[in-house]
Amino acid sequence: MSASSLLDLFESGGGAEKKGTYVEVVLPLPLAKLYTYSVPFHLKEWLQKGVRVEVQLGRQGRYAGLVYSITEEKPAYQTRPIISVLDDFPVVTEEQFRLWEWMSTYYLCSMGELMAAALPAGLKLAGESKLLLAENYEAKPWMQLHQELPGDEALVIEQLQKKRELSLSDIQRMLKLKSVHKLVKSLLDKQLVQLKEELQERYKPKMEDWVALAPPYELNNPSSIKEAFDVIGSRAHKQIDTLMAFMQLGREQKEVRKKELYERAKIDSALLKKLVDKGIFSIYQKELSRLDDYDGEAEGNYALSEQQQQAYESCLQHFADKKAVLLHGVTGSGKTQVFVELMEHYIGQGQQVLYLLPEIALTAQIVGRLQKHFGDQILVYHSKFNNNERVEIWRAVQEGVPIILGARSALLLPFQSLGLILVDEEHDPSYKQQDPAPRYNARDTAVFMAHLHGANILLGSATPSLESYQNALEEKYALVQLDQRFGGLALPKIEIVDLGEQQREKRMHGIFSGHLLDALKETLANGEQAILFQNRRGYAPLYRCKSCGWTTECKDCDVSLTYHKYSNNLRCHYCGYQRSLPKSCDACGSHELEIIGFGTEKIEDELQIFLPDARLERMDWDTVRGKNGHDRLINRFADGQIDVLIGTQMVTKGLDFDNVGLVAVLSADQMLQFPDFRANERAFQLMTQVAGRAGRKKKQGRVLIQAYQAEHEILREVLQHNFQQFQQRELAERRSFKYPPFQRLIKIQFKHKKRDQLLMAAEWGAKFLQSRLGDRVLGPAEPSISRVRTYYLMDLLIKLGRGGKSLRAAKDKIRDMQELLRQKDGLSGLRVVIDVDPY
DNA sequence: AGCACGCCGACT
DNA sequence: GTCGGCGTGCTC
Repeated sequence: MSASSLLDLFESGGGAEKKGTYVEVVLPLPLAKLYTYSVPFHLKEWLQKGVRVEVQLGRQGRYAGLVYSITEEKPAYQTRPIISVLDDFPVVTEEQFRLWEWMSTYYLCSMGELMAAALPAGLKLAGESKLLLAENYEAKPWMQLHQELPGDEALVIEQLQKKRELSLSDIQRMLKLKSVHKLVKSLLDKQLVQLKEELQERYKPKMEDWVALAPPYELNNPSSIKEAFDVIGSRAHKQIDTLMAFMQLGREQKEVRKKELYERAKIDSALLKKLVDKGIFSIYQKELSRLDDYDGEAEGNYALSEQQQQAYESCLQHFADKKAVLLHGVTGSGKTQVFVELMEHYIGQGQQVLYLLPEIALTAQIVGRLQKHFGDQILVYHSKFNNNERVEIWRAVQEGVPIILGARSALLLPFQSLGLILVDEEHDPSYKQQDPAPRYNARDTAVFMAHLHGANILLGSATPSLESYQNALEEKYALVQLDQRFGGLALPKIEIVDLGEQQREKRMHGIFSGHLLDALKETLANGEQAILFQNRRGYAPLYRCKSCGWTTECKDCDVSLTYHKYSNNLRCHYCGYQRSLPKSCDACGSHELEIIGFGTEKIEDELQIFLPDARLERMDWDTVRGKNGHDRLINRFADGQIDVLIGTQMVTKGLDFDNVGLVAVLSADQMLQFPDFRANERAFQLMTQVAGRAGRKKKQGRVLIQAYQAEHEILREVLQHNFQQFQQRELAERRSFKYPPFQRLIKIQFKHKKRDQLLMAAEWGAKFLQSRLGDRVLGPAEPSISRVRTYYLMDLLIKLGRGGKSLRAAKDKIRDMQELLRQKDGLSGLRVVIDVDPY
């Protein structure tokens, strides 16, 4: 008997179904469509939209799929039955489905990709989960098992006692069951077993010991207390003291931490154990959320400045009209305090608040500050949390936790009663997801989401994106401004250092101008700190032959390798390829190779020569790897353990230090030369943001920007803190060159390992679209980096007016093109990546 | 994501 | 001459 006929036997349990029930299921995979499964009669009553069902896909893949719709319509193809229903209640809300639908249409991605991005892995349970005995399970004899448990369950436990682990299919085979999920769920509920997936994540909720009076003793019952003292006896002074200390603590707070009792009564675990043994106390454990962990002093609400108060009130006014608000507040103007006030307002009305920040700005600093105000009303969500934590957060949001502070993906959580979304640093490019689909922009999606929930939305930034600013100019958004720094502090004083001039005057010391070195020395002499910004990591971006100009390139990508001194090798920043240094030039054999340019590593290295006593640290992707690397570095800087912090973009985001006297941009030219229509905007934002790190709280800070193009208009605008002029000039340029925010862009990237095939596909695709969309289709063009990770690349750019009609039409054509390319022979191995509103 | 089917190198 | 490398396509 063939394998397929075996499968058929297994599948068609119900015989000839006439009018069965079917479900369309979303699977967490990049599948273009929803898959339809049949529903066995006995599972019908458990079905509802949004619950997960266990289904088989392909030969043996098991997935938790999401029920998207329930229909009577029998599809044309043979269906498989769902195996079980996994939830009693929907895990995904109606609003989430609507959001996914919108995102999949707008960003041209599949529902499955959204599901994969949204659901924490713990809710996706795919593949072969292994079952283990629970950690605290104690082996029991066979007889006892069979008395305590139903036959099947006892059998499984018995096997587990022998074999340590069983896969779900092992169990299925062993018991000849169709579905093992019910059985597994029951065993999990009884806490006899655990799934191995969770074990691998190694997540253990933090537990903390608490102390309570053991029954029958009660704190508020004097006679029972007296009894307790009698039990202790009059000679055990230390124990009497302990009970008294406990009563004192019990009056101050609802519950008593073991740790606190130790401190208050000056006892240790031995003594407490005596009291537990006597039946006076009992110990219980409570899960300690990361966020409760914070034990700082409570901070009173400090009053808003007059300007902040006005901003707050005008936000509320605009919200009453259901308008989105763009809050443009200069660095240091105290936007966060306005946010805090607004958050209070909404949670006071029992609504949820979503506070979005770029991942990297989500530092202990800002989290801590918000915790001071909101305590455990706030939950943090970002990519560093593991599966189990994410499941916990998912559930907490479903149960209505008031505030979620999170990065991009927090948008995909199951909000129940969302009242307000805050998008902080709204200009930040990292709101746009780049690589795996869904390639969504969280800021823009948040605007739709607010609409969906009938919620309000506030976008905040010191350097608003031109998209948002244009929306404000068109009065789609209301604009609220904070143009003064909090506490009347002046904006930092910015100076441009003309590197050409410095060079002519022989005032350069390697990569540092004399100006900069003087300023650094002065700053350190004043006991202040400095931040140096260079948007390039590694030591030097080029390793070049002196005689013929040959450079080392990545074998898989079209880029030069960056020299890293620490590891003494060359690395590709696109694919991670590493190689040792070549001894000689591959092209001409010369042994004279030189390094060109500089990154953060070289700055650190060279600066130490000029400032031998200064404590320097570098902050970039190479130094903050690991879960807390970033926070650790920031804390050390905040503590004054570091004099000069040298970093990439990382140092521009969400940091707030008191003692930074000087900020310097080592080379502004690189930012200005970037081949991208957003280069100017990004340069302005980066420099303004990094300048904003200078001189907070105490006194005016100083900023030095080194550049060869010292006359560049962007530099002048940064220098003058002139956002208005920057924005006007740049918007005019965008308008005349037909770029966002006046036109929408869709980038279609073709990838193929073979260059000829790629060109063929790209040409074909371009023709196809040009014949339907005309001259709105540009290209195909080779991107500036034409090969990445062994794939050659070609880009097609579509520029569209802002009307919804042409957008939808274009997207339909793109989908058609994709479909046709898939079917075309001779083009196997082609990948097409569609990026709507690319960054 | 798995997983099976299908074409090119180092082996008995 | 084969075993197996992963590259490609499909899963309701």
